[in-house]
Parts: sequence; structure tokens; C-alpha cells
Amino acid sequence: MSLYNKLKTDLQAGRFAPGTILKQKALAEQYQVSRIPVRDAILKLKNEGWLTDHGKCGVAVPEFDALEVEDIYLMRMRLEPLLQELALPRLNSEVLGRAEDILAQMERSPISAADIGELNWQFHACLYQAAQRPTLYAVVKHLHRQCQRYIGYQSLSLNYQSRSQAEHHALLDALRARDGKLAERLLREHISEAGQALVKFLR
Amino acid sequence: MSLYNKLKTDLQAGRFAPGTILKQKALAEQYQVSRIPVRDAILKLKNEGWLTDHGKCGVAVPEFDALEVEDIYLMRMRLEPLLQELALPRLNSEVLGRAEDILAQMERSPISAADIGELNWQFHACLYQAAQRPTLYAVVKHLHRQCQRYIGYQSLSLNYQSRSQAEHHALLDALRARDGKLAERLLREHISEAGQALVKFLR
DNA sequence: GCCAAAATAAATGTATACATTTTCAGATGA
DNA sequence: TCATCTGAAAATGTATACATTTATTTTGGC
Repeated sequence: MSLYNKLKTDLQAGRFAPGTILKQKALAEQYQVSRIPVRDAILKLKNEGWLTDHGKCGVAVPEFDALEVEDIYLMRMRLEPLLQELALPRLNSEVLGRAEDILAQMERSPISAADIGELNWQFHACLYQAAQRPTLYAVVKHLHRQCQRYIGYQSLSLNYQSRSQAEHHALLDALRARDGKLAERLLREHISEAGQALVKFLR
Repeated sequence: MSLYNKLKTDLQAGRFAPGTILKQKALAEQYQVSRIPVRDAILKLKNEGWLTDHGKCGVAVPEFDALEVEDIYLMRMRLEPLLQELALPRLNSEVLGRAEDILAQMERSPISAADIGELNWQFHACLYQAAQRPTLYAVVKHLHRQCQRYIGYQSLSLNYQSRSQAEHHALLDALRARDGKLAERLLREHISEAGQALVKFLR
């Protein structure tokens, strides 16, 4: 496992408080490697939003930023329905079945908060990939990953989780019925509600 | 000037044919540096779409991909009007004046194709930045930069350029008049036409 | 002659050492 | 007292050397 993965895991787990400033040398010693792999990992993590430049020297673990979350959800609300629409004609029973399986997995308790987030993405990703639009998919995936940074810290209320799960089932039904308009609306609302819940939590 | 900038300039100028496979050692010798800065530059350029992984070994200059362009313009059509709408209430005479100046610069001939692309971005960026939405702005900027890769190779027809410029003026007028609906429609059409022209050119 | 497997070559990943840049505490002067 | 300059310490950038992984060629067997 590369240092990049280790560092990302630790960031996702919240082992570095927001605002913490990380130095290459300190990280190298902490993880028992030289500074070269540290530099590589930092470069990648900066691109993914897990770290930000801190002036000319060092990188910082970004603070929580409600405005950033708002932006991300605004974008998701516009891009994900588009991607789903492009996927709709290509959704066959195999893909729909896989989506169903993932939903079933999410209902098996107990399950960690981090796993819920991952499975949630797996569910949508499985549908999105059917569109065979790598570029659009890559951007949507990137936005999801950005959200993970925030979701990782909070444990979603059980109340929210069950509503979210109901929405997943409704969405899947609409897709099965080839009701594009309905599916689009359901997805937009699904994202909107998740975004509002997260922004509310952050303030 | 860092190697990253040098390499990017050369890629933007089309000095590496699409499909070319680049090796770290070869690049290091070509640019007279060690492999460390080469690795850093490659990592960044991969993230920006200027290079793609080539199996387990080496990176490739990506081929032209009409589907990628289509995706990018579909996204831009949905994100840029949103960003402009958020910017509208904050557009003051200073920002509008700067936008006007940039338009004037674009009309000064002669001007290179690369400069037109850059000025075109400056025009929209100047308006977008007024929204003060760094996250949304960053994604839009990224999509623009991706387009540059394609635009760099073609020299736009004069016919298209004059129409595009007329659209810029119409857009600016709508913004000055605080007509959000009109500005949104004009921008969406502006992007749509640019996308269609580019996709048509690529096929 | 063709395929598989070992040996060789080449490319990338990483460690150490050194160069350059940036930071910051403390001295100096107005 | 405050701003600014300066020099040491610290951080990042880069080169070289070595380790590991991946690609290619060669060789042996069928």
C-alpha cells in the first residue's frame, strides 16, 4: 500500500484536525519513508482537495467550508441528473440488479458510517458508469469524493439514513420503469436534501 | 520557470503529437533536469488531463476525443450559467469595465489563436470571479483548460470569431441591464455553439 | 516454427545528499 | 515602540545512486 493511500486513509478518518499544517520532513519520519513519496502523495492529495497549499511552505488540512459544500452540491444537482439521463437508455437488467444488490448491502446492519458513504457512491456510480461517458463520470466522481471529506466526520442520523434509503428505492423503481423525467426529479431532490442536511450540520 | 510550465507550454503548443508516449528519463534528458521535477510535472499534468497513464509504464499524450469534448461542453452549459447567475448581483461597474476592456483587446488585430483563447477565458473569468465562489469557479476553470487542449490545435475561422465576439457584446449588455434570464440564455447558447463548432471540427 | 519461461534490459519508485528558497527571531535604527 | 533589516534555522526543490517493478528479448523444449 502506497504512502498516498495511507495518508488519504488517515485524512478520511479525521486523524488530522482541520487547520493542521503538515511538513514533508515530519510526515516522512512519521510514516518511515523518505520525502520523495511524501511529495508525490501531497501533490495528489492537493489535487483531490484533501490538502491545500499553505503559503509558500507546507500544506494545510483544509477547514470545513460550508460554502464549498454548497457549491459542490449545486454542481452535483446539475451534473448527476444529466449523467443519469445519458445512462438511462443503457440500463439493462444486469446493471439494475447490481444496483439492487448494493442497496441490500446498505440495509445489512451493523455497518460503519464510512462504509455507508462508500456504498452510497457505489450505488450511483454503478448506474452512472452505464452511460459510458468517462469525462463526465470523472467530474461527478471527483465531486463525490470531495463530499466524502465532510461526510467522514459526521455520523449521519438514522432518521436521515432511512429517508435516503427510501429515496434510493424510489429512484431505482423510476429507472426500471424508464421514467426519465421522474428519475431526474427524484435524483435532483435526493442530492438537494443531502446537501441541505450537510450544510445545516456544518453551521 | 518550472519544468511543469515548460512541459505544459509545449503540450499546449502541440509539440507532442497525440499518442506519443513519454518516458521520464527521456524527458529529463531533453529538458536537462533530473527525473524528480519530471515526476512532479507529470503528476500535475495527468491531473489536468494533458497526459494520461499508459498501462503501468509511461504516460501518453491523449488522442483527440470528440466524446470528451461533448461531455465538457455539456457540463459547461450547466455550470457556467449557474456561476454567472451567482455573479450577477455582484457585478459592479469596475468588473463590467474590465470585461469591456478585454473585449476591446480581442478586437485588436493581429492576434494569435492562442491569445484569442486566453482572452476569451479572461473575459468570462473576470465575470465569474465576481461571484466569489472559489469551488465552483475552480471546476469551471478546469473545464475551460481542458478545452484549450483542443482549441490550441485549430485556428478558428474568422467567421466564427466575429460571431463569437458579437455574442460576447450581447452578453455583456444583458448583464449591464441586469437581465439575468437573458444573460443565462445567451451564455448557454454561446457555449453550445462553441461546442458544436469544435465537435464538428474534430469529426 | 511456435510457445513458454528464464534472463536481460529498461522504466519507474525510493533513499540519501546537496542546493535553493522561505521563515522567523533578534538586532539595529529612526 | 515600531518598522525594517539581517542571519541562522528550517522547509522545500533538485541531483545522484540504488531498489524494485515492468517490458523485452533470448533461449530451450516441443
